[in-house]
Formats: sequence, C-alpha cells, structure tokens
Amino acid sequence: MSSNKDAGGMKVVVGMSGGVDSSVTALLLKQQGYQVTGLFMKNWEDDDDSEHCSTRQDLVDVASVCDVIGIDLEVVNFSKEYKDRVFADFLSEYEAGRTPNPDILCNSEIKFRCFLDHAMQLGAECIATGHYAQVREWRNDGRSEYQLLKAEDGTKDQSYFLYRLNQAQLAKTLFPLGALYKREVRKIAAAAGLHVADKKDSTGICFIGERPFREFLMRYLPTKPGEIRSLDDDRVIGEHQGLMYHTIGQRKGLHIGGIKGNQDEAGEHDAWYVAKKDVKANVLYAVQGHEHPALLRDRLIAGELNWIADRDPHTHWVYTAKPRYRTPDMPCEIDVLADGRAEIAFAEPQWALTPGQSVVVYESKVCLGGGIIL
RNA sequence: UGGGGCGUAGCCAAGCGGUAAGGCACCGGUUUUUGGUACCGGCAUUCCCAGGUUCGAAUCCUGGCGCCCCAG
Repeated sequence: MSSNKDAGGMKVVVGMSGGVDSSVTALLLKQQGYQVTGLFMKNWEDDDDSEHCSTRQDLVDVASVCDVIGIDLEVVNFSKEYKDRVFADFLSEYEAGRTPNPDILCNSEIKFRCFLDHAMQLGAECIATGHYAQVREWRNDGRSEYQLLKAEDGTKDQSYFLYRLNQAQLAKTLFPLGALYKREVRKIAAAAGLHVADKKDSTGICFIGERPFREFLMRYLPTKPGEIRSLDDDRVIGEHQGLMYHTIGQRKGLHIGGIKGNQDEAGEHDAWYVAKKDVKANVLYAVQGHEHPALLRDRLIAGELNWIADRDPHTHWVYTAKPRYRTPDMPCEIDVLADGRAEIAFAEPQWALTPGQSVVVYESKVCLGGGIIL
C-alpha cells in the first residue's frame, strides 16, 4: 500500500463483503486515522431459491462490523453493470468454448471502476479492498509509477486477479492487508471483537457465490449433446451434454467408466481428462491418464494484453508467469507480437493450458500484467 | 441347439470351497475469491435364475435363461 500517503482525515471508501478480510481492512484504516466509509455492493439479483443466497447474511455481518468499528455504511447495487460488463462476457466466452475467469473482469470493471467512480462521487480520495496484494508508488525522474506487488503472504496472494488494473486505478487504491498474513488478520479481527473473525473464507464466483456450477450454467446455456471421442484413436467413448460444461483438464463429469482393452490385466483404469474441444463439430476429445502428453504444452498465445506500467515487457527476458490461479510461478520468456498478442514460452511444459483463462506475468514480486490465453 | 467360452456393483475386472480385491464412474468432504486439478472418505449381506452337494459355495453338480466365438 502507499503508506507514504498522509492518513490525516483522508476520506477512503472500503468495499466490504461481510468477510474477515474486508472487515479488518476497514478497521485498520480507521485506526490509522482515515475517514472511513464502508460500502456494501450487491451485484447479483438472486432469481434463485434462497439456498445459495448468503448475501443477506453478509449484509447483516457488514452492518454489525461497521457498528463495532464505528463507521458509516452505504449499500449500492451494480447488478446492471455486472450483468452487462462481466456476466455477458462470461456467457459468450463459455458459448465460444472457452473458460473465462469472471472475477478478473469483475475487478477491472466493477470493483475498480463502478465502485471506484462511485466512491469518488462520494468525495473520497481513494478506495480500499481486502485483497491480498500491494501497491507501491515508484518515483523516477519526477514521474511516479504505480506497481502492483504480490502479497507478503504468498499463500494468499491475489495479485493474479488484479492484473487488468491500470495506473489510474492503482493510484487510488489501498490494500491494507498486503503486508499481513491471514492468521494475523483473523487475530486482529478477534482482538477487535469482530464476530466475523472465524468466518469461513468465501469461494465461488464473486457476488454470485458457491453453487453447483454446471447446474448454474445450464440455466443460461441450454444443453447441446454431442460425442466424446478418444483423442488417440478417435473412438467414440461417451456423450457430453454441451461443450461449455467441460474445460480442458477436467476429469469430473465425463461418465466414462471401464472400457475393454483400455485396462491392465487386473482391469485397472486411468481416469479420463478433457484434452480438446472441437466447437464446430461439437465433439469433446478426452485422453486417458493425468500424465498424457496431450495435456502438456510449453507455450501459449495470449491476447487482450494489459501491462500495468503501460509498456511491453522485454523480449527474451526471463520472467515468471502463472497460466492459472494458484499454480506456482513458472519461468518463461515473452515475445510481444505485432498484432497485440504475445507468445509466452515456459521453461517447463504446463498442464492443461486453458483458453479463456488468464496468464499473469511477474518480475519477482512485481505483477507486470498479462493476458487471456487463446 | 455340433463344438468351445462366458455371465461378479453403472462400466472394466480379481477371486476358482472358507465366508466379495482393485480401477473407472458416481456421491460426500478438504483445498480454493473463476472454471478445473489434487487430496480424503463413501459406494455389492452379495456374485444371471432355480434346485442340489457340503459344517461352509461366487467358486463343485444339475436344469433353465442370456451373451460370445468356431463350425455349419
């Protein structure tokens, strides 16, 4: 975070979800002397049964936390914007056979755009969220540049989800948890008497929440049955209900059991994994065994690039990159191509590189940006 | 209907007289601010059916039924 900013009375709006992280974020800023307002976003209208709707409880939690900390709470609804700028893309990507990461778009389009703009209208000078990441202002020749850094707690680092942010957005952002470890955050919450101290971390798509994913998709993308074939011999080995319900490297949901001739003497089988989608022919290609070579590739092309510093990375320079969230950084070289795309070559083959997912590039602790795998 | 082989959970499959391995699939959980992966756990009182032999059978015998192969 930009700790050199003077906290004296500075007005900051904190995005609060009802979890420990954003609660402690607000608490810390308040303690540091900021003038803090909590803002709860409701960005998804539940047309669902209430089974998966935890936002009601989340709002109750936020209100309680704000009360304890002693800050004002506001509620906004960006459902329309979320639907138009995040969810529409999410659906069209799935329809095109890719596997998008909606939370990345949600950050660049909602949290750090709609929310940021709204905070500015409220007279705030900056916003803060409970992300585990850091922003550093880098001064050089009288110019300043904002860098996005990994969190101190490497196991919780969320810079991956923030790689599409730009200078203007980072300039107005604080990540007070960036230097803390998760266990410390929970301890702080407990010490301050925040009842969310032990609340379970939330998962699932941001604002939509955890729910049976395939069923959820089916509500928007109708089934379209087709063949499942073995990539190796082109044999038909099953049927799928729609390519969009599967992703590269996926094992669950293929319903492929034992096949005569594909087992050892004792009848033991390796599991099958999705290796390729032929959208045009509506055929899903699968491969047997986690270590199958078809699941490994050492290079990829990425599009829709975003470089946080507004300049391309060096060609033939060794960086590291994550081809999906929560995989270790892998050494790689980047070749920025003429058409706004980039080729990334990894030192080691990567497992199940998936179109639609994001590759995020790092130079040590600094997140340089990234793009979407084509 | 001459000869041979086989019928074990949704699929593949061990067992060949001593009281149902294993894998895949599926389900549940853990991990996780996407999807996925990985990990852990669950999953046949019963072996095509009906009789019989035996202290005891999925395993032996008899008769059905159903598949497959070679002959015709």
